[in-house]
Amino acid sequence: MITLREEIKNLLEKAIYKAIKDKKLPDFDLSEKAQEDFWRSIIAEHPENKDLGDYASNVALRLAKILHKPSMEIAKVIAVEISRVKEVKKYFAKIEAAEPGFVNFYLSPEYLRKFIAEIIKKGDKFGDLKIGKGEKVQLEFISANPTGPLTIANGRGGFMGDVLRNIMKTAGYKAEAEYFINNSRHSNQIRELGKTILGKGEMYKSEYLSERLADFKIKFNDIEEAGMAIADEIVKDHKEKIKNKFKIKFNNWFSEQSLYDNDSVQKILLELDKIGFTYKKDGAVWLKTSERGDDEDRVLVRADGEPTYFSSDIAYHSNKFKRGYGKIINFWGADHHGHMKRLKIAMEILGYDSSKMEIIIMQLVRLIENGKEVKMSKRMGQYITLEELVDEVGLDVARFFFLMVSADRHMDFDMNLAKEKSEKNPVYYVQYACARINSVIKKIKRKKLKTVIKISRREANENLELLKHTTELNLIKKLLELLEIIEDTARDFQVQRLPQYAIELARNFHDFYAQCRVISDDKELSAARFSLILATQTVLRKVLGLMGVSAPEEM
RNA sequence: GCGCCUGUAGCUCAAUGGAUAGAGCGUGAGCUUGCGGAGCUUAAAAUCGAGGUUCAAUUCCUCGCAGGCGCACCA
Repeated sequence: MITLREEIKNLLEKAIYKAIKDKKLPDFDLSEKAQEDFWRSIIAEHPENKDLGDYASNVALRLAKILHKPSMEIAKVIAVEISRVKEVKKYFAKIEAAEPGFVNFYLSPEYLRKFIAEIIKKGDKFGDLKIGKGEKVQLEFISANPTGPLTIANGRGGFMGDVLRNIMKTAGYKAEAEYFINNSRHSNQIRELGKTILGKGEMYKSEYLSERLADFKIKFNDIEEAGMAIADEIVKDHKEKIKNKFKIKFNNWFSEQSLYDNDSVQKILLELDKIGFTYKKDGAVWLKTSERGDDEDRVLVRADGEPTYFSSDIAYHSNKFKRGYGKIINFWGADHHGHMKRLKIAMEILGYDSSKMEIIIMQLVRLIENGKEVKMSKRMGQYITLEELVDEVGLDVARFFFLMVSADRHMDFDMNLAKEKSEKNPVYYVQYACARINSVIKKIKRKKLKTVIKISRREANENLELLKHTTELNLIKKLLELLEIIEDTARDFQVQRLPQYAIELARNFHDFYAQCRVISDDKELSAARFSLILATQTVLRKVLGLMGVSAPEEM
């Protein structure tokens, strides 16, 4: 399924070359590369002002310099020329030039109406694209340290990762979610965890840890064994919450320790040594990352003989590359950003294409209540856990709120608004649209308005022509936009587009609902509007489904 | 000190280099003998500052100012 934006670009290209051939526009001479860049810079977007059309293209503005002609003149020629292309009538009622040189496209109502039947027919498959072409992509997220409860920062990455995986799948990628379990017995954190348990340290002392510990009858003598056993227990707890409480799906759980058990780490260290990128200093083994632009070299093996986290991360990521993913997407907290450069350098040293690796850095989250930051948890005496937050505001709200904000922005989670179970809360605003639609559908079915249902099922759907109210057409346009939302998000990973879109869609629906009655004496019109709300329901469910937010039938 | 991220309406956030910068909350004014008023309409209200690139800058570049994060033989 090709989006209309792409179609517009194709039509523009066709029209422009035709115009050049007919000498209505001067010819231009660009290298193949320059032409490619040129077409990439051409956009077909939705103008903010609806009077300016449904799509607008900047093509004439871009051509002005190349053709040495005023952009408005070019726009006029293109508008005339493109209107003559045969397929154009299928989509547009009008195409015209506008100052300072935009080409504006107005969708035809017929084209819009046809989509209603298509949406209903496709059902939850509507929105599925093929742009991924089945390419394998991997997303790794959360990967929390098994030393304490899952945090709200884990939640931000977890929900974003989960949703991006859904989107990549819908866009036609073969997307897998993986969780990296930080359970290496060689790590300091496992030792510190063991020490904490045995009362020989208190780095990870917490209410949470005491709770896990209560389940253990045996006494540990060995620090490492104690650390490993409790880490396992914590991982189990994380897994269970992730699956059942936060509804985040993973395809694989990858154990860090397994990289030691099968000698992957040792092999990587040997390989790096063989390439000549390591050296010994002060009893430690170093990787010459500074030769590839890092500020300094990094330690691979500590003086005590234990490999660092950097080593196992190199082993882990080269393992990912060997599995043949076209894209390797990682969600990391802002406190890890320093690690990004050296990991990419290490991958390059090993000969992998580090541009396939996308690391999304998430800035920190603060909880704000009554204008103040809430830091302390009532129960745990430490930071508020993700579980507490979800218990407090509900999963739908938690997911929606985390998704609303772009990853690279510091996020203030508004507890007051989140806890507001009313029209004030944007989540309920969207869900209310679902409930309203469901209520009307139920009413139509209960009243046995069989004629309405029957008419709405007609293949020809000539009754859809009755949909001509502005709010009806605007709603259809918004339904269509889902395809672009999915396409864009699969390309740039900006998942905040989804909640934004869901709000806009709900708004268009509520607007329609306030203006147009679905059930009326006019059976034909009722049937047409019935089709429209069925299509709206499909799209609402789809977008909420992608976000992992429920679409309630009643509230 | 160095590196990364961020400064948009009173608050929380949007805005693939485009035309009049959008939402929600809050504030003001309205709308219903009918499908769920948890709705709709409407008003006031914003790009941190100074330069630069561009036909066009919230967006790109430089320099300030402010906030967050990082700068381990921790993970």
